[in-house]
Amino acid sequence: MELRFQPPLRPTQYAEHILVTSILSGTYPAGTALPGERTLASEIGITRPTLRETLQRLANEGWVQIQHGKPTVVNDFWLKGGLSMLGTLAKYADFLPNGFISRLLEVRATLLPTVAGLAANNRPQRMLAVLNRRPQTTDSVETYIAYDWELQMCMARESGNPIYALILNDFASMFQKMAARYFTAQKPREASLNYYRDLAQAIARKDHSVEKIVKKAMEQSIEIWHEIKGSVNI
Amino acid sequence: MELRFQPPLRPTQYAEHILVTSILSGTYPAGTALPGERTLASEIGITRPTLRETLQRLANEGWVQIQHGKPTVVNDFWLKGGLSMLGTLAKYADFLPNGFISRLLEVRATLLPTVAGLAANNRPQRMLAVLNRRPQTTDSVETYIAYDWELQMCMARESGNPIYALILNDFASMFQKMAARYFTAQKPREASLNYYRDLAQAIARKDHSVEKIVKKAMEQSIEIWHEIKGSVNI
DNA sequence: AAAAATAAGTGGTATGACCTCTTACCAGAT
DNA sequence: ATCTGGTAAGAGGTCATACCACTTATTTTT
Repeated sequence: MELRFQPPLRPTQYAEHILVTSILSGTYPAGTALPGERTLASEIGITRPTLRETLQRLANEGWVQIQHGKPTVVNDFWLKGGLSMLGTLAKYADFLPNGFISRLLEVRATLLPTVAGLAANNRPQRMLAVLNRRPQTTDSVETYIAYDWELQMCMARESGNPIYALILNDFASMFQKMAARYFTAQKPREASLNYYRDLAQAIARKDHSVEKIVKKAMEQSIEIWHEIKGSVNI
Repeated sequence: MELRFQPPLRPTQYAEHILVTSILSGTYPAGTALPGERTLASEIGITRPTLRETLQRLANEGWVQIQHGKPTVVNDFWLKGGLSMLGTLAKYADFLPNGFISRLLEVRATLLPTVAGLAANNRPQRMLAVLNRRPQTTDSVETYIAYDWELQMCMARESGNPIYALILNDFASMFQKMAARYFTAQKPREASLNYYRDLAQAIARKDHSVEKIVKKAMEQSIEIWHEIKGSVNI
Protein backbone atom coordinates (compact mmCIF):
# COMPACT_ATOMS: atom_id res chain seq x y z
CA MET A 1 0.00 0.00 0.00
CA GLU A 2 2.96 2.33 0.60
CA LEU A 3 0.87 4.66 2.69
CA ARG A 4 2.64 4.31 6.03
CA PHE A 5 4.61 7.31 7.23
CA GLN A 6 2.74 9.42 4.72
CA PRO A 7 0.70 12.37 5.92
CA PRO A 8 -2.92 11.44 6.52
CA LEU A 9 -5.02 11.72 3.38
CA ARG A 10 -7.11 14.82 2.98
CA PRO A 11 -10.84 14.15 3.15
CA THR A 12 -11.39 14.23 -0.59
CA GLN A 13 -8.53 11.82 -1.26
CA TYR A 14 -9.58 9.66 1.65
CA ALA A 15 -13.05 9.39 0.16
CA GLU A 16 -11.55 8.35 -3.17
CA HIS A 17 -9.44 5.76 -1.40
CA ILE A 18 -12.41 4.28 0.44
CA LEU A 19 -14.70 4.27 -2.59
CA VAL A 20 -12.20 2.92 -5.12
CA THR A 21 -10.84 0.19 -2.88
CA SER A 22 -14.38 -0.75 -1.91
CA ILE A 23 -15.38 -1.03 -5.55
CA LEU A 24 -12.23 -2.88 -6.57
CA SER A 25 -12.48 -5.31 -3.70
CA GLY A 26 -16.10 -6.11 -4.38
CA THR A 27 -17.66 -4.40 -1.36
CA TYR A 28 -19.82 -2.48 -3.81
CA PRO A 29 -20.30 -4.89 -6.74
CA ALA A 30 -21.07 -3.59 -10.20
CA GLY A 31 -24.74 -2.89 -10.71
CA THR A 32 -25.54 -2.32 -7.05
CA ALA A 33 -26.56 1.02 -5.59
CA LEU A 34 -24.19 3.04 -3.45
CA PRO A 35 -25.52 4.24 -0.08
CA GLY A 36 -27.09 7.68 -0.24
CA GLU A 37 -24.74 10.63 -0.20
CA ARG A 38 -25.76 11.67 3.31
CA THR A 39 -25.27 8.17 4.67
CA LEU A 40 -22.05 7.60 2.75
CA ALA A 41 -20.57 10.91 3.86
CA SER A 42 -21.16 10.18 7.52
CA GLU A 43 -19.87 6.63 7.14
CA ILE A 44 -16.64 7.90 5.60
CA GLY A 45 -16.48 10.68 8.13
CA ILE A 46 -16.57 13.63 5.76
CA THR A 47 -19.25 16.08 4.71
CA ARG A 48 -21.54 15.85 1.76
CA PRO A 49 -20.06 18.59 -0.45
CA THR A 50 -16.61 17.04 -0.07
CA LEU A 51 -17.94 13.59 -0.86
CA ARG A 52 -19.76 14.96 -3.89
CA GLU A 53 -16.59 16.44 -5.36
CA THR A 54 -15.04 12.99 -5.24
CA LEU A 55 -18.17 11.26 -6.50
CA GLN A 56 -18.45 13.61 -9.47
CA ARG A 57 -14.83 12.92 -10.38
CA LEU A 58 -15.28 9.16 -10.09
CA ALA A 59 -18.48 9.35 -12.11
CA ASN A 60 -16.61 11.24 -14.81
CA GLU A 61 -14.02 8.48 -14.93
CA GLY A 62 -16.75 5.89 -15.22
CA TRP A 63 -16.61 4.23 -11.81
CA VAL A 64 -20.20 5.07 -10.92
CA GLN A 65 -23.27 6.45 -12.62
CA ILE A 66 -25.03 9.40 -11.02
CA GLN A 67 -28.58 10.37 -11.95
CA HIS A 68 -30.73 13.02 -10.34
CA GLY A 69 -33.41 11.45 -8.18
CA LYS A 70 -32.08 7.91 -8.52
CA PRO A 71 -29.54 6.14 -6.35
CA THR A 72 -25.95 6.22 -7.58
CA VAL A 73 -24.98 2.84 -8.99
CA VAL A 74 -21.60 1.19 -9.37
CA ASN A 75 -20.45 0.55 -12.94
CA ASP A 76 -18.66 -2.40 -14.45
CA PHE A 77 -15.68 -0.13 -14.97
CA TRP A 78 -13.91 -2.31 -17.54
CA LEU A 79 -17.04 -1.85 -19.64
CA LYS A 80 -18.08 1.73 -18.86
CA GLY A 81 -14.84 3.32 -17.68
CA GLY A 82 -12.75 5.87 -19.50
CA LEU A 83 -9.02 6.00 -20.00
CA SER A 84 -8.61 8.56 -17.23
CA MET A 85 -9.34 5.67 -14.87
CA LEU A 86 -5.72 4.64 -15.39
CA GLY A 87 -4.59 7.63 -13.38
CA THR A 88 -6.68 6.57 -10.42
CA LEU A 89 -5.95 2.88 -10.88
CA ALA A 90 -2.22 3.55 -10.73
CA LYS A 91 -2.64 4.50 -7.07
CA TYR A 92 -4.16 1.12 -6.29
CA ALA A 93 -1.82 -1.14 -8.20
CA ASP A 94 -2.40 -3.98 -5.73
CA PHE A 95 -5.84 -4.50 -7.21
CA LEU A 96 -4.67 -4.61 -10.81
CA PRO A 97 -5.14 -7.91 -12.63
CA ASN A 98 -2.01 -9.89 -13.31
CA GLY A 99 -0.14 -8.66 -16.36
CA PHE A 100 -1.93 -5.33 -16.59
CA ILE A 101 1.23 -3.38 -17.34
CA SER A 102 1.88 -5.80 -20.17
CA ARG A 103 -1.54 -4.96 -21.58
CA LEU A 104 -0.57 -1.31 -21.41
CA LEU A 105 2.70 -1.95 -23.20
CA GLU A 106 0.81 -3.86 -25.87
CA VAL A 107 -1.45 -0.90 -26.52
CA ARG A 108 1.59 1.30 -26.78
CA ALA A 109 3.12 -1.16 -29.23
CA THR A 110 0.12 -0.78 -31.55
CA LEU A 111 0.03 3.00 -31.30
CA LEU A 112 3.57 4.34 -31.09
CA PRO A 113 4.96 2.97 -34.38
CA THR A 114 2.32 4.84 -36.33
CA VAL A 115 2.80 7.92 -34.18
CA ALA A 116 6.56 7.81 -34.67
CA GLY A 117 6.16 7.46 -38.41
CA LEU A 118 3.91 10.50 -38.55
CA ALA A 119 6.23 12.56 -36.40
CA ALA A 120 9.28 11.55 -38.41
CA ASN A 121 7.57 12.68 -41.59
CA ASN A 122 6.04 15.81 -40.14
CA ARG A 123 8.82 17.27 -38.04
CA PRO A 124 12.03 15.31 -38.55
CA GLN A 125 14.16 18.20 -37.28
CA ARG A 126 12.38 18.39 -33.95
CA MET A 127 12.56 14.63 -33.52
CA LEU A 128 16.28 14.68 -34.24
CA ALA A 129 16.77 17.58 -31.85
CA VAL A 130 15.24 15.52 -29.04
CA LEU A 131 17.06 12.36 -30.08
CA ASN A 132 20.40 14.20 -30.04
CA ARG A 133 19.84 14.86 -26.35
CA ARG A 134 19.44 11.18 -25.60
CA PRO A 135 20.99 9.83 -22.39
CA GLN A 136 24.52 8.51 -22.04
CA THR A 137 25.46 5.14 -20.62
CA THR A 138 26.48 6.79 -17.36
CA ASP A 139 23.24 8.70 -16.80
CA SER A 140 21.01 8.02 -13.84
CA VAL A 141 17.86 5.92 -13.83
CA GLU A 142 15.80 9.06 -13.33
CA THR A 143 17.31 10.53 -16.47
CA TYR A 144 16.24 7.51 -18.48
CA ILE A 145 12.73 7.61 -17.07
CA ALA A 146 12.32 11.30 -17.84
CA TYR A 147 13.84 11.07 -21.30
CA ASP A 148 11.88 8.03 -22.42
CA TRP A 149 8.68 9.80 -21.50
CA GLU A 150 9.79 13.02 -23.15
CA LEU A 151 10.52 11.20 -26.39
CA GLN A 152 7.11 9.56 -26.46
CA MET A 153 5.35 12.83 -25.81
CA CYS A 154 7.45 14.51 -28.49
CA MET A 155 6.34 11.90 -30.99
CA ALA A 156 2.72 12.40 -30.02
CA ARG A 157 2.94 16.19 -30.26
CA GLU A 158 4.75 16.24 -33.58
CA SER A 159 2.54 13.55 -35.12
CA GLY A 160 0.07 16.23 -36.12
CA ASN A 161 -2.76 14.35 -34.46
CA PRO A 162 -3.51 15.81 -31.00
CA ILE A 163 -5.50 12.76 -29.92
CA TYR A 164 -2.39 10.63 -29.56
CA ALA A 165 -1.11 13.07 -26.94
CA LEU A 166 -4.37 12.84 -25.03
CA ILE A 167 -4.06 9.07 -24.89
CA LEU A 168 -0.45 9.16 -23.78
CA ASN A 169 -1.27 11.70 -21.07
CA ASP A 170 -3.66 9.22 -19.52
CA PHE A 171 -0.91 6.62 -19.62
CA ALA A 172 1.46 8.91 -17.71
CA SER A 173 1.01 7.74 -14.14
CA MET A 174 1.03 4.06 -15.06
CA PHE A 175 4.13 4.50 -17.21
CA GLN A 176 5.82 6.34 -14.38
CA LYS A 177 5.29 3.39 -12.08
CA MET A 178 6.45 0.95 -14.73
CA ALA A 179 9.48 2.92 -15.86
CA ALA A 180 10.73 3.33 -12.31
CA ARG A 181 11.05 -0.43 -12.16
CA TYR A 182 11.94 -1.01 -15.79
CA PHE A 183 14.99 1.22 -16.04
CA THR A 184 16.41 0.01 -12.74
CA ALA A 185 17.95 -2.95 -14.53
CA GLN A 186 20.80 -2.42 -16.97
CA LYS A 187 19.53 -4.45 -19.90
CA PRO A 188 16.53 -2.23 -20.64
CA ARG A 189 18.73 0.85 -20.45
CA GLU A 190 21.07 -0.60 -23.05
CA ALA A 191 18.16 -1.67 -25.21
CA SER A 192 16.70 1.83 -25.06
CA LEU A 193 20.00 3.43 -26.02
CA ASN A 194 20.20 1.20 -29.08
CA TYR A 195 16.62 2.06 -29.90
CA TYR A 196 17.26 5.78 -29.63
CA ARG A 197 20.34 5.49 -31.82
CA ASP A 198 18.61 3.41 -34.50
CA LEU A 199 15.66 5.75 -34.50
CA ALA A 200 17.85 8.82 -34.92
CA GLN A 201 19.68 7.22 -37.83
CA ALA A 202 16.46 6.15 -39.53
CA ILE A 203 14.98 9.63 -39.29
CA ALA A 204 18.21 11.17 -40.55
CA ARG A 205 18.25 8.78 -43.51
CA LYS A 206 14.64 9.70 -44.27
CA ASP A 207 13.88 6.13 -45.26
CA HIS A 208 10.71 4.33 -44.28
CA SER A 209 12.10 2.12 -41.51
CA VAL A 210 10.99 4.32 -38.60
CA GLU A 211 7.78 2.43 -37.93
CA LYS A 212 9.53 -0.93 -38.02
CA ILE A 213 12.25 0.21 -35.66
CA VAL A 214 9.76 1.55 -33.13
CA LYS A 215 7.58 -1.52 -33.46
CA LYS A 216 10.55 -3.77 -32.83
CA ALA A 217 11.66 -1.72 -29.84
CA MET A 218 8.18 -1.78 -28.32
CA GLU A 219 7.96 -5.54 -28.68
CA GLN A 220 11.38 -5.96 -27.20
CA SER A 221 10.40 -3.81 -24.23
CA ILE A 222 7.47 -6.14 -23.59
CA GLU A 223 9.82 -9.13 -23.54
CA ILE A 224 12.23 -7.37 -21.22
CA TRP A 225 9.38 -6.38 -18.95
CA HIS A 226 8.29 -9.98 -18.67
CA GLU A 227 11.81 -10.96 -17.65
CA ILE A 228 12.01 -8.17 -15.09
CA LYS A 229 8.67 -8.34 -13.41
CA GLY A 230 8.91 -12.05 -12.72
CA SER A 231 5.88 -13.06 -10.72
CA VAL A 232 4.88 -9.60 -9.57
CA ASN A 233 1.23 -9.02 -10.20
CA ILE A 234 1.28 -5.89 -12.30
CA MET B 1 -25.52 25.09 -30.89
CA GLU B 2 -28.74 23.06 -30.90
CA LEU B 3 -29.64 24.33 -27.46
CA ARG B 4 -32.86 26.17 -28.31
CA PHE B 5 -36.02 24.64 -26.89
CA GLN B 6 -33.88 22.73 -24.46
CA PRO B 7 -34.44 23.21 -20.74
CA PRO B 8 -32.10 25.80 -19.23
CA LEU B 9 -28.78 24.35 -18.15
CA ARG B 10 -28.45 23.39 -14.51
CA PRO B 11 -25.91 25.50 -12.63
CA THR B 12 -23.16 22.88 -12.77
CA GLN B 13 -23.58 22.39 -16.51
CA TYR B 14 -23.88 26.12 -17.03
CA ALA B 15 -20.56 26.59 -15.25
CA GLU B 16 -18.97 23.99 -17.51
CA HIS B 17 -20.38 25.75 -20.54
CA ILE B 18 -19.01 29.12 -19.45
CA LEU B 19 -15.61 27.81 -18.47
CA VAL B 20 -15.03 25.55 -21.46
CA THR B 21 -16.19 28.05 -24.05
CA SER B 22 -14.13 30.74 -22.34
CA ILE B 23 -11.06 28.56 -22.47
CA LEU B 24 -11.66 27.40 -26.03
CA SER B 25 -12.32 30.92 -27.28
CA GLY B 26 -9.20 32.32 -25.65
CA THR B 27 -10.82 34.38 -22.91
CA TYR B 28 -8.67 32.45 -20.46
CA PRO B 29 -5.50 31.67 -22.41
CA ALA B 30 -3.33 28.71 -21.48
CA GLY B 31 -0.92 29.50 -18.68
CA THR B 32 -2.96 32.32 -17.19
CA ALA B 33 -4.63 32.16 -13.80
CA LEU B 34 -8.37 31.76 -13.47
CA PRO B 35 -10.19 34.23 -11.22
CA GLY B 36 -10.50 33.04 -7.64
CA GLU B 37 -13.29 30.60 -6.92
CA ARG B 38 -15.30 33.17 -4.96
CA THR B 39 -15.04 35.73 -7.73
CA LEU B 40 -15.66 33.21 -10.48
CA ALA B 41 -18.70 31.77 -8.74
CA SER B 42 -20.36 35.13 -8.36
CA GLU B 43 -19.48 36.09 -11.92
CA ILE B 44 -21.12 32.93 -13.24
CA GLY B 45 -24.01 33.38 -10.85
CA ILE B 46 -23.66 30.16 -8.89
CA THR B 47 -22.28 29.29 -5.50
CA ARG B 48 -18.79 28.13 -4.70
CA PRO B 49 -19.51 24.47 -3.86
CA THR B 50 -21.34 24.08 -7.15
CA LEU B 51 -18.54 25.74 -9.08
CA ARG B 52 -16.01 23.53 -7.36
CA GLU B 53 -17.72 20.35 -8.51
CA THR B 54 -17.35 21.54 -12.08
CA LEU B 55 -13.80 22.79 -11.57
CA GLN B 56 -12.70 19.47 -10.06
CA ARG B 57 -14.14 17.63 -13.03
CA LEU B 58 -12.48 19.92 -15.53
CA ALA B 59 -9.19 19.65 -13.65
CA ASN B 60 -9.47 15.88 -13.81
CA GLU B 61 -9.90 16.11 -17.58
CA GLY B 62 -6.86 18.34 -17.83
CA TRP B 63 -8.45 21.69 -18.66
CA VAL B 64 -7.06 23.44 -15.60
CA GLN B 65 -4.57 22.72 -12.86
CA ILE B 66 -5.70 23.19 -9.28
CA GLN B 67 -3.24 23.51 -6.41
CA HIS B 68 -4.02 24.28 -2.81
CA GLY B 69 -3.00 27.82 -1.97
CA LYS B 70 -2.11 28.78 -5.51
CA PRO B 71 -4.39 30.24 -8.15
CA THR B 72 -5.96 27.77 -10.56
CA VAL B 73 -4.25 28.01 -13.94
CA VAL B 74 -5.52 27.14 -17.40
CA ASN B 75 -3.70 24.31 -19.15
CA ASP B 76 -2.65 23.94 -22.74
CA PHE B 77 -5.20 21.17 -23.01
CA TRP B 78 -3.76 19.60 -26.16
CA LEU B 79 -0.60 19.09 -24.15
CA LYS B 80 -1.91 18.29 -20.66
CA GLY B 81 -5.41 17.01 -21.35
CA GLY B 82 -6.67 13.47 -21.04
CA LEU B 83 -8.79 11.49 -23.44
CA SER B 84 -11.91 12.09 -21.34
CA MET B 85 -11.75 15.63 -22.69
CA LEU B 86 -13.29 14.26 -25.88
CA GLY B 87 -16.57 13.75 -24.04
CA THR B 88 -16.69 17.40 -23.05
CA LEU B 89 -15.33 18.62 -26.36
CA ALA B 90 -18.09 16.85 -28.23
CA LYS B 91 -20.57 19.28 -26.70
CA TYR B 92 -18.68 22.24 -28.14
CA ALA B 93 -18.01 20.98 -31.64
CA ASP B 94 -18.05 24.52 -33.01
CA PHE B 95 -14.66 25.12 -31.43
CA LEU B 96 -13.05 21.99 -32.81
CA PRO B 97 -10.19 22.51 -35.26
CA ASN B 98 -10.93 21.69 -38.86
CA GLY B 99 -10.67 18.00 -39.59
CA PHE B 100 -10.79 16.89 -35.99
CA ILE B 101 -13.15 14.00 -36.66
CA SER B 102 -10.73 12.85 -39.34
CA ARG B 103 -7.98 12.79 -36.72
CA LEU B 104 -10.24 10.65 -34.58
CA LEU B 105 -10.90 8.27 -37.44
CA GLU B 106 -7.18 8.02 -38.07
CA VAL B 107 -6.55 6.98 -34.48
CA ARG B 108 -9.25 4.38 -34.83
CA ALA B 109 -7.62 3.15 -38.03
CA THR B 110 -4.38 2.48 -36.18
CA LEU B 111 -6.07 0.76 -33.24
CA LEU B 112 -9.03 -1.22 -34.49
CA PRO B 113 -7.24 -3.58 -36.92
CA THR B 114 -5.08 -4.91 -34.11
CA VAL B 115 -8.05 -5.06 -31.77
CA ALA B 116 -10.11 -6.94 -34.34
CA GLY B 117 -7.29 -9.41 -34.93
CA LEU B 118 -7.03 -10.14 -31.22
CA ALA B 119 -10.77 -10.53 -30.84
CA ALA B 120 -11.02 -12.80 -33.86
CA ASN B 121 -8.35 -15.05 -32.40
CA ASN B 122 -9.61 -14.92 -28.84
CA ARG B 123 -13.35 -15.25 -29.22
CA PRO B 124 -14.28 -15.98 -32.84
CA GLN B 125 -17.67 -17.38 -31.84
CA ARG B 126 -18.74 -14.24 -30.05
CA MET B 127 -17.56 -12.07 -32.91
CA LEU B 128 -19.50 -14.18 -35.36
CA ALA B 129 -22.55 -14.08 -33.14
CA VAL B 130 -22.54 -10.29 -33.30
CA LEU B 131 -21.72 -10.22 -37.01
CA ASN B 132 -24.64 -12.50 -37.74
CA ARG B 133 -26.93 -9.84 -36.31
CA ARG B 134 -25.61 -7.22 -38.71
CA PRO B 135 -28.10 -4.77 -40.22
CA GLN B 136 -30.04 -5.30 -43.43
CA THR B 137 -30.16 -2.92 -46.35
CA THR B 138 -33.59 -1.76 -45.25
CA ASP B 139 -32.68 -0.97 -41.66
CA SER B 140 -32.83 2.56 -40.29
CA VAL B 141 -29.95 4.95 -39.84
CA GLU B 142 -30.27 4.57 -36.08
CA THR B 143 -29.83 0.83 -36.44
CA TYR B 144 -26.59 1.32 -38.33
CA ILE B 145 -25.29 3.80 -35.75
CA ALA B 146 -26.07 1.51 -32.86
CA TYR B 147 -24.73 -1.62 -34.54
CA ASP B 148 -21.49 -0.09 -35.72
CA TRP B 149 -20.74 1.04 -32.19
CA GLU B 150 -21.76 -2.31 -30.75
CA LEU B 151 -19.38 -4.11 -33.09
CA GLN B 152 -16.47 -1.91 -32.14
CA MET B 153 -17.13 -2.36 -28.45
CA CYS B 154 -17.45 -6.10 -28.96
CA MET B 155 -14.03 -6.19 -30.58
CA ALA B 156 -12.54 -4.20 -27.72
CA ARG B 157 -14.12 -6.39 -25.07
CA GLU B 158 -13.17 -9.69 -26.69
CA SER B 159 -9.64 -8.55 -27.53
CA GLY B 160 -8.53 -9.65 -24.09
CA ASN B 161 -6.99 -6.25 -23.42
CA PRO B 162 -9.35 -4.10 -21.32
CA ILE B 163 -7.49 -0.88 -22.14
CA TYR B 164 -8.83 -0.82 -25.69
CA ALA B 165 -12.36 -0.65 -24.30
CA LEU B 166 -11.40 2.27 -22.07
CA ILE B 167 -10.10 4.18 -25.07
CA LEU B 168 -13.17 3.45 -27.16
CA ASN B 169 -15.46 4.53 -24.30
CA ASP B 170 -13.87 7.95 -24.39
CA PHE B 171 -14.50 8.07 -28.13
CA ALA B 172 -18.19 7.34 -27.64
CA SER B 173 -19.72 10.81 -27.68
CA MET B 174 -17.59 11.99 -30.60
CA PHE B 175 -18.38 8.87 -32.60
CA GLN B 176 -22.06 9.34 -31.89
CA LYS B 177 -21.95 12.80 -33.42
CA MET B 178 -19.98 11.56 -36.39
CA ALA B 179 -22.02 8.44 -37.02
CA ALA B 180 -25.27 10.37 -36.99
CA ARG B 181 -23.98 12.27 -39.99
CA TYR B 182 -21.98 9.48 -41.56
CA PHE B 183 -24.71 6.88 -41.88
CA THR B 184 -27.23 9.37 -43.18
CA ALA B 185 -25.84 8.89 -46.68
CA GLN B 186 -26.32 5.62 -48.47
CA LYS B 187 -22.79 4.99 -49.65
CA PRO B 188 -21.32 4.55 -46.17
CA ARG B 189 -24.14 2.20 -45.23
CA GLU B 190 -23.36 0.01 -48.22
CA ALA B 191 -19.66 0.15 -47.48
CA SER B 192 -20.28 -0.91 -43.90
CA LEU B 193 -22.45 -3.83 -44.97
CA ASN B 194 -19.68 -5.07 -47.23
CA TYR B 195 -17.21 -4.61 -44.40
CA TYR B 196 -19.37 -6.60 -41.98
CA ARG B 197 -19.80 -9.39 -44.52
CA ASP B 198 -16.11 -9.61 -45.38
CA LEU B 199 -15.19 -9.58 -41.72
CA ALA B 200 -17.62 -12.36 -40.90
CA GLN B 201 -16.25 -14.49 -43.72
CA ALA B 202 -12.66 -13.88 -42.69
CA ILE B 203 -13.32 -14.85 -39.10
CA ALA B 204 -15.22 -17.93 -40.20
CA ARG B 205 -12.34 -18.96 -42.48
CA LYS B 206 -9.94 -18.50 -39.57
CA ASP B 207 -7.33 -17.08 -41.92
CA HIS B 208 -5.15 -14.09 -41.09
CA SER B 209 -6.90 -11.49 -43.22
CA VAL B 210 -8.96 -9.97 -40.42
CA GLU B 211 -6.54 -7.16 -39.67
CA LYS B 212 -6.19 -6.25 -43.33
CA ILE B 213 -9.93 -6.18 -43.85
CA VAL B 214 -10.53 -3.93 -40.88
CA LYS B 215 -7.62 -1.71 -41.83
CA LYS B 216 -8.99 -1.32 -45.33
CA ALA B 217 -12.49 -0.59 -44.06
CA MET B 218 -11.20 2.04 -41.64
CA GLU B 219 -9.25 3.79 -44.36
CA GLN B 220 -12.23 3.68 -46.65
CA SER B 221 -14.40 5.21 -43.94
CA ILE B 222 -11.95 8.11 -43.72
CA GLU B 223 -12.24 8.69 -47.46
CA ILE B 224 -16.01 8.53 -47.33
CA TRP B 225 -16.06 10.93 -44.42
CA HIS B 226 -14.03 13.42 -46.39
CA GLU B 227 -16.54 13.22 -49.23
CA ILE B 228 -19.48 13.63 -46.88
CA LYS B 229 -18.35 16.38 -44.59
CA GLY B 230 -17.41 18.69 -47.41
CA SER B 231 -16.34 21.99 -45.94
CA VAL B 232 -17.90 21.51 -42.51
CA ASN B 233 -15.38 22.27 -39.85
CA ILE B 234 -15.40 19.06 -37.86
C1' DA C 1 21.85 40.17 6.33
C1' DA C 2 19.45 36.25 7.57
C1' DA C 3 15.82 34.15 9.80
C1' DA C 4 11.42 34.11 11.73
C1' DA C 5 6.84 35.86 12.33
C1' DT C 6 2.90 37.85 10.07
C1' DA C 7 -0.78 38.92 6.91
C1' DA C 8 -3.29 38.36 2.72
C1' DG C 9 -5.02 35.54 -0.91
C1' DT C 10 -6.17 31.10 -2.68
C1' DG C 11 -8.02 26.59 -2.55
C1' DG C 12 -10.15 22.86 0.93
C1' DT C 13 -13.76 21.52 4.18
C1' DA C 14 -17.77 21.90 7.26
C1' DT C 15 -22.96 22.87 8.34
C1' DG C 16 -27.44 22.91 7.54
C1' DA C 17 -31.02 24.31 4.88
C1' DC C 18 -33.71 24.12 0.70
C1' DC C 19 -34.71 22.78 -4.39
C1' DT C 20 -35.56 19.28 -7.95
C1' DC C 21 -36.19 14.83 -9.81
C1' DT C 22 -37.67 9.95 -9.47
C1' DT C 23 -40.42 6.49 -7.62
C1' DA C 24 -44.04 4.25 -5.39
C1' DC C 25 -48.28 4.51 -3.38
C1' DC C 26 -52.97 5.91 -3.13
C1' DA C 27 -57.34 8.20 -4.03
C1' DG C 28 -60.44 9.50 -7.42
C1' DA C 29 -62.44 9.23 -12.07
C1' DT C 30 -63.56 6.40 -15.99
C1' DA D 1 -61.01 -3.29 -12.79
C1' DT D 2 -58.30 0.16 -15.01
C1' DC D 3 -56.60 4.48 -15.78
C1' DT D 4 -55.45 9.08 -14.12
C1' DG D 5 -53.66 12.38 -11.15
C1' DG D 6 -52.07 13.70 -6.68
C1' DT D 7 -49.05 12.94 -2.82
C1' DA D 8 -45.21 11.73 0.01
C1' DA D 9 -40.63 9.79 0.62
C1' DG D 10 -35.99 9.47 -0.74
C1' DA D 11 -32.43 10.36 -3.80
C1' DG D 12 -29.29 13.70 -5.94
C1' DG D 13 -28.60 19.13 -6.88
C1' DT D 14 -27.88 23.71 -5.08
C1' DC D 15 -27.34 27.37 -1.86
C1' DA D 16 -25.37 30.20 1.91
C1' DT D 17 -21.85 31.06 5.09
C1' DA D 18 -18.24 30.14 8.13
C1' DC D 19 -13.88 28.29 9.01
C1' DC D 20 -9.43 25.47 7.94
C1' DA D 21 -4.95 24.87 5.40
C1' DC D 22 -1.56 26.02 2.12
C1' DT D 23 1.26 29.45 -0.56
C1' DT D 24 3.33 33.73 -1.09
C1' DA D 25 5.02 38.20 -0.08
C1' DT D 26 5.82 41.32 3.49
C1' DT D 27 7.28 42.68 7.78
C1' DT D 28 9.52 42.07 11.92
C1' DT D 29 12.93 40.22 14.68
C1' DT D 30 17.43 38.39 15.57
